[in-house]
Amino acid sequence: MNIGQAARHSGLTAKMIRYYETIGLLAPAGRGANGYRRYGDKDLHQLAFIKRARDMGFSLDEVSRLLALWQDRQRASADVKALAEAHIDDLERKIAELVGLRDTLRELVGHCQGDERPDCPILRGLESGCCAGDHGADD
Amino acid sequence: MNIGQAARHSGLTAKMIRYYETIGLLAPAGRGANGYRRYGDKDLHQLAFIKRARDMGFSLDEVSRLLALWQDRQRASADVKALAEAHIDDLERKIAELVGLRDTLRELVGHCQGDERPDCPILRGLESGCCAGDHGADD
DNA sequence: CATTGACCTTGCCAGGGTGGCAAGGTCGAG
DNA sequence: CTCGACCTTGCCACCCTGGCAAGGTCAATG
Repeated sequence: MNIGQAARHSGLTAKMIRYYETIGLLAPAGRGANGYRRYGDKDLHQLAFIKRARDMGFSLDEVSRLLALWQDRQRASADVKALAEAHIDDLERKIAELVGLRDTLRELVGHCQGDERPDCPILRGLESGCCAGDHGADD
Repeated sequence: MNIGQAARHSGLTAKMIRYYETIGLLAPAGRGANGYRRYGDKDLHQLAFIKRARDMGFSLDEVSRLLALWQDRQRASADVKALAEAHIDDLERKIAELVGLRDTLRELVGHCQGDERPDCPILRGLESGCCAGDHGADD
């Protein structure tokens, strides 16, 4: 199976697969006589794993560690759990940050008439920082 | 006032200010006889505006439009409001996506013993996609 | 057999937004 | 004069993906 088929089966793109290979996330694929990369069932399985891990929001670095654990038959599930929990914490932080931003912005928007006149509390808020208090949203 | 002072006053870095100038977000600053950029009160005001808009999560492109509206005395507040509301929608989408990821992950983590044994529902979930259903979290 | 079109290969450039580092000019104080 | 702090420009890095180019390969047509 060539890279195009592997891509369609896994949901990744050929570009991503090649990239993952160059950065060492994937072991170099076997090559046919023509130089094309060849993928077998085991490879497809791994690509699908990566795709799902990416869809769950894990960074490539985290995916790399997940892959290592996945392939380690001696792994402790606690290690996987720790990785996942750390990621959940990341997500929580980001969510809290975005919610803070949204609420601040909603507050400003709620005070704005939204008509054809130039007066606008949103701009005033950005100007003076009066309404946009500290919600710790400094990335 | 040189760029360093302007940076400290606005909360931006000198690097950012120069970058904003190169991409046209800021008009080229005036220069002293030595070639150093010079910033006045009006410039500081603008830099602070940008800083706050960035802190609110607006992209540089959105900041650019906000700046234009800010400086347009004929603006309609409706335009500002529309921009802000679009940004709120963006935030809502991102929040929903992250919450979906978090919940899926929490579900998996909740089933994982987290001990020294290798058996791990998290990895099984990533392997087969059994627990990570469609929560529309495909960016 | 020749051509076509789909596929593969590698490599480079782009983005957004910031940090880092280099090599040089300039200022003010010791 | 010298030293350190500051300024200047320019390039490279990150993360991850897309796009485009120039070329090789394959299978199926005419």
